[in-house]
Formats: sequence, C-alpha cells, structure tokens
Amino acid sequence: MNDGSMGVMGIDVDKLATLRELAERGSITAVADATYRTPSAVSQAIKALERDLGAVLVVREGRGVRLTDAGALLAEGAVEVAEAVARTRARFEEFRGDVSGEVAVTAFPSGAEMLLAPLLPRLAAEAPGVTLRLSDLDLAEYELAAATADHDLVLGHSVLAVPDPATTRLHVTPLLREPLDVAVAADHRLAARDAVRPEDLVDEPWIGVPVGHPFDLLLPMLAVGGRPPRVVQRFLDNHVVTAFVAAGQGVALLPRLWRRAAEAQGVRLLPLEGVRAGRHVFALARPDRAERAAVRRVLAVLEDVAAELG
Amino acid sequence: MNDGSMGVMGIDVDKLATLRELAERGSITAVADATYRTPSAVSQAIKALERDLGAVLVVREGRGVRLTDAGALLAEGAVEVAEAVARTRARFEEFRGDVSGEVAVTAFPSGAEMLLAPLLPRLAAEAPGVTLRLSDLDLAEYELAAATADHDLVLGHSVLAVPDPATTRLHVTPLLREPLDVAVAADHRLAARDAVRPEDLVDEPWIGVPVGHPFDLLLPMLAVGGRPPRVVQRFLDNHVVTAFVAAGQGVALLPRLWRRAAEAQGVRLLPLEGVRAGRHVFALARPDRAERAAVRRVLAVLEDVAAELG
DNA sequence: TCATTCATGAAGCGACGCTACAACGTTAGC
DNA sequence: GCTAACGTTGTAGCGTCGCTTCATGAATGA
Repeated sequence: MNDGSMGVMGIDVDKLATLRELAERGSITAVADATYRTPSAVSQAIKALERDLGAVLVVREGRGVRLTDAGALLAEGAVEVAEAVARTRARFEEFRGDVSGEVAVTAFPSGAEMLLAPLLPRLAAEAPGVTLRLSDLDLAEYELAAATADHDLVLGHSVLAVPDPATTRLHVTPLLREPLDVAVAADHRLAARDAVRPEDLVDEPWIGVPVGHPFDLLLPMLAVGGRPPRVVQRFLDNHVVTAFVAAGQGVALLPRLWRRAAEAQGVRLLPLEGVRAGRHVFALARPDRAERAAVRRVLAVLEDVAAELG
Repeated sequence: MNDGSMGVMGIDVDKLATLRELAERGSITAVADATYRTPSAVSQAIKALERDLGAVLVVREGRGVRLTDAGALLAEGAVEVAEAVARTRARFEEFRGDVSGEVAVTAFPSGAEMLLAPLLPRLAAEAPGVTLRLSDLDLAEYELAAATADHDLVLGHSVLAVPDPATTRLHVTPLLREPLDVAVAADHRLAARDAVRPEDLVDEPWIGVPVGHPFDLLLPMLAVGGRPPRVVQRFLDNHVVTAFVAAGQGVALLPRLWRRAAEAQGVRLLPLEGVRAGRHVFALARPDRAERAAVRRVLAVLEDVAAELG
C-alpha cells in the first residue's frame, strides 16, 4: 500500500521546487541545466505535478513555455517551502556548530576588490567550514535579480535606491552608501581644489561607463544650462577609467573609496558639491538561500567589512 | 546521475515529516499506525535521515525511543515546512474555487450539541465540497493537545483561560466565553430566585463532573468558610446531570447556553453571583492543519455559529 | 527551405521505500 | 528469576518512481 509520489505532505515538494525553478529560469532546458537533469526529466516532473493536482500549470508558448496563473501561484508557495527547509537546516547546523558549505558570491569588479578581497581571510578565521566560490560579473541593474538564480549572493550597486524587497521578492542587505567624487589628473587645472561644482566642469571631456550601467544614469544630472556632459570614452573597469583620467583624456566619476587606488595612479578625487551623487552597494539573495547558515555567516562578515570601510 | 533521496531541497522533506510525527506521537509504532506503514518502514526512514545529516536524532530509551535535542530541533522545523506546504495548497484551492476534502472535528458532548449540530447544514451550503468527520470525545484538559494529532480541529473548554499558542505550539481559535449557572430543580427552595450566591448553597448536595474534568476545578471556588461543596454524584454527560438535578438529587453547575435543554427537563438555571464562573470554548489545531483551506472554512463557520449563540 | 532550439513522448533501468519475516532488548507479571 | 508481551531494528525481496536515452514534433531565424 504505497501512496505513490505525494508523500506525507499532500504535494510533492520536489516537483514543486522544480516548478519554482521553471518560474525563475523561464525554460525547461534552463531548469534541466541548472539541476543536472535532462529536459525530459523536468518535463515529466511538471506533467506529474499537473496530474497530481488536476490543473494546468504550464502552457506552451512559441518555442518555450509559460506558467499559468495557477502555476505562478504554486511557484510562489514553493519559495516559502524552500525558505522553511533552508531555515530548518540552518538552525540545525548552527546547533551542531558545523556551519559549512560552499557559498557562491559574485560582485561588480570594484566591489569585488573592496569587499570580497578582505572577506576571504576574515571568513577563514570566523567560519573555517565555509568555502567561497567568488566571481566578478559586471551586471546591469536589471540583470541583478536574474543572477541570484546562479549565485547565493549577488553584490550590486545603484545610484538610485536600494532595491525594494517587496517588489523583487529577494532578500536585500544594504552594505554601503558611498559618495561619488570627480576624478581629475594630478596636473589638471582643478586638481588643487578642495571640491568642485557642476559649473566647474562644463566643457570637460568625460570618461564614462557603458550605456545602461548604474553610473551612467548619473551623468545627465551634472548638466548645466541644458548642456549634458560630453562623454568621450566609455569603460567598464575602474582601473582603465583611472588610467585615462591620469593620461589627461578627461574627468570621471569614481566612488570615494577608490581614492587610494586612484592616487596610486596619479589621479585626485574631488568631492562634488551641488549634486547628491552617491551609490548604494547591497547584496541580493533568493529568500531561501539567505536562510542558509553558511550564507548568513558570509553576509555578516560582509557587513563588518563594509562598516569598516565606511 | 541520480542525487539519491535528498531531492532538490537538501533535506528529505518526507523523512523530516516522519520525524515530526515521531516527536508528536512518541513511538515508532504510533507513527507507523498513523501513517499506514509498518514500524520497520518508519525506523528505516529515521535511520536514513540520520545518515543523510550525519547526526543522531533518536536514541533508544527503555522499550521505546526518545528524540535527541537535534532531533527535536529538526522536528520543530518540520512543522514550519508542513505549514508552508499546507498554506500553498490552500491558496491553490482557493484560487481554483475548489475547496474540498475531509475535515475531522471532535468536541466535548455539549459542544458537539451546541456547535457541531448547526455546523453541518451551514457548511453544506457554504462549502459543499467539504465533508465532515465528526466525533465527540470528552477529553481532560491535558489530552486536548494530543488529540490534535488525529483530528483537524479539537473543540475544548476550560474554566481557566484559553490555551496559549506559544506554549502549546498549536493554532488556537477562541469561540465562546460562556457563564456557568447553578442548576436547580423547578421545585427547589431557590428555584424562584433571580440569582444565587455561594452562601446560599452551603450544605447543598452537588452533582459534579468526573475528577480532572474542566468544571471540577471550579467547585472548590464555591467553598464558604472552608467548607467545599459536597459532591454526591459525578457524571460526564450534561443530560444525565440535568436529569439528576431534576430528580432533586442535588444542584449542579451548567453552562448558560444549556438553559433551553435544562428547562425542557424541568430544571432552572440561576446566575451565580460573587464568583466569576465561566468557561472558555475554543478550537485547537496543529498549525499546518489550520492552514488547510477546508479547515479554515470550517473554522470560519464555527466562529459564526458561536457568535450567534453568544 | 533547412538547420536550430525547445519541449515532449516511449522504453528501459537503477534506486528508493515499502512489506514481510525474524531477531533482539526491555519491561512487567507470576 | 523465568517467561510472555511489547517495541525497535535488521535482512531480503519487490513494486514503483524518476531518471536517461533516443526519437518526434513544433516554432523560430538564417
């Protein structure tokens, strides 16, 4: 007398988790890749869940699939279930004093330099069982949420506000609020100033960041008399930006914590007055992953590191 | 490349639920009976969970078993998981407009008469898919919590307070607060009074309830000058109590809502002054069962019925 | 039109979780 | 102190589930 696959819980929790992955990754194949199965297995799991519940959860749309309203509803519930399981496991590990496991963290390059580099030795001291899988990914703001599917923690930055947990359905941890300064070459006409205002920068050539990048939203705010800053080059990497500033090719916006690196390259950072320019640095995580004991440890150390910087 | 039994969630949720049942039922055999499996299957499930997690969760104690601290911790987590699953299923059923299933409700006899009898037709009108499995069990106060393992809703009464959800870890729904009156035969010397005080009842023979029963805690409060009421007979069923009162064998405490039934048997109910005598009627449920859509419907109707009575 | 990309179906197979049966340890009764 | 009853645990066997492999169909883009 075997109940079949529905277990004691009334709903097959593993299949529910599969549905949730489908909701977040968007295609059967993506789920299959992420969970080390064949697309056929994933498809069969969804079909079985539909059969168990007697409802259509997924419909074909073009070459791919789309969740029905019922499917999306269940996928949301699956998040809560995953959270409860992760929380249970976390409490268990804390109880045993055996917090371990791999935590995948990704960050934008300068964030990796500032935060992840100091993280490694400190974590090794505080939680030796935790191993880190680090990477640097320069993501546009709208890509951050998607990246949480493949990483436990995603460090991002924004010139606007910290993302709203309610709208993103993600666990958000603010880490830093950092002003943006104007970077000029040591022999620049403004280099001796203690601070600059937008008016001082009219007609300066700018070294910017790629279109769509967080900082790029900020430059138009420096317009004076309807004339927005003129961007002559766009680079992703702060080191490259700094090098071009040092070479006298233009000025740039750089976070204040970059000062030491900038000065080492012969570049001065001047506070910017008249405009509230700053960036927020934060960590994003799927709610269930945020419950993991190892992830919480990493987050705690990250907050320490950030607090010491600021 | 099959992960084995740990699924996508990191912990086998079905085995976790089995551990929880063990925590609440106390013995492998009891869990086996409740889940329609052999004791061997349950024992193997626990052992497999211990192997997966690398920890001892259960130790033998005498003829039975006892959970370790780690096991109890995990069992608590299992409740949260079960809640999340039940909540998900409930939302899904509400969404489909298909709230159905069997709800097992048990109540003390007079509660069954007052609350469960009107419940049946009203529920049939409001939620036709829900079927009720009703029973009447006269449980001592300390047995109520245990009964939630076998029933979705357990109606209980207490002369003290409504149980505390935090300490019982159960979902508690207060239904009624009902005064207790003194029942006397229609030809009793006090029958014409509008109310009575404890002093009026000195030396009266009492028809009580079995020792350990909720009402029994109340009689000593009626002591006057150190002389507690003298109980000559003890009966469980209010009808029987009423019959003996009608026959002039003594007086009794009966809930005010019993008035109609009492008067039909030739018994008057007199308000009791000078003592705050009353009983609380409430419904208990395991937190996960309280999340079920069908159970919530039944609870809602029960609250309506209770509100109309009071 | 053809190649590519996804999703799905059928067949086969390994693993898991169950039952049945037996063994063992503990408790309680005589 | 012996024995019977109870409860848990181990072993063997078997059914079912969920996976992979392979093949098919349907939509997209060059």
